[in-house]
Amino acid sequence: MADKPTESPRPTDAELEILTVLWSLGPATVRDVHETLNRRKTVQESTQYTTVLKQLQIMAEKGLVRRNEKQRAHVYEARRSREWTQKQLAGDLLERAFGGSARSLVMGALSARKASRAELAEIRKLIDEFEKGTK
Amino acid sequence: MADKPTESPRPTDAELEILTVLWSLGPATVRDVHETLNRRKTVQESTQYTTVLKQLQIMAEKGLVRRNEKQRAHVYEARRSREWTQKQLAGDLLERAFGGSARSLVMGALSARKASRAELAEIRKLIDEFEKGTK
DNA sequence: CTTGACATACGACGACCGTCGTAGTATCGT
DNA sequence: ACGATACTACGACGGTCGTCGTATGTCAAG
Repeated sequence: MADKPTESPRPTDAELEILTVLWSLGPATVRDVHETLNRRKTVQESTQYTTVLKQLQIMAEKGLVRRNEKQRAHVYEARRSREWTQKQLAGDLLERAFGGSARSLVMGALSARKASRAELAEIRKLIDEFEKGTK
Repeated sequence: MADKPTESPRPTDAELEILTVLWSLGPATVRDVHETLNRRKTVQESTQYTTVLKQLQIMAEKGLVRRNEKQRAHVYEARRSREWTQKQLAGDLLERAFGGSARSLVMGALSARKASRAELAEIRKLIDEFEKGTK
């Protein structure tokens, strides 16, 4: 009873990559994840089946994914939604690298990747939404 | 001649913490960094002098900091500016966790930390600036 | 009943991370 | 001149990360 079941550690790089696959596939077997993962990569950086398996086993221990063993091929599912995790990661980076300044983070994001005009418009809309919430 | 001197690897958590100190202090000795670092921490998580020293030595090897050995107490300085590094980190997270969608990252940042009304206004201003650049 | 295809489990390994202790060396104050 | 003080260098250690090979189990087709 050390850690609450509500906590999830920050996923590592490789773990995040797997989570991304799970978010887009929904509940999936190791095989599914492995194939999808390697389809997104060059031959050089492709990973072995057992590597993905081990990774998912560890992620289950950490509570990053849930495992359903009803089938012979176990079915894995991300425990936290993409949005929830994104919020964690953004908040984490915000504190660690931007001194909590949301303005700086937005600045960094925009300068890192020239957003299109349409995207800027969407973001502005987003801010309007938030301002309502802060009223 | 393997890696260009212009490249800097993504700093680890501890390294980023040290960089934060260097950015606020400017060029500084190990002692300066160590003291500033521990003043920001509880007693529990305070670090030893030699830990900071070793850390800085490694960071120098990696090219994250520059070292001036003219004085007996070497003077360290961040090789990349705070803004440059923030841009890298934001861009990195943007790709790894947000599929390159700046909109999603802004969403994450804002929902992670309720920004004040004033902050929202500043961010909106920032977006206006950027829109000009995209014209 | 055997064999091949397909699963999971798990140990091991090299790399890195953060941490510290210890040794060695220069400098200063008295 | 010499002991205390202030530095740097460096090896080592326990932990995590990502990777894989191998052992083992299950099941269906022939």
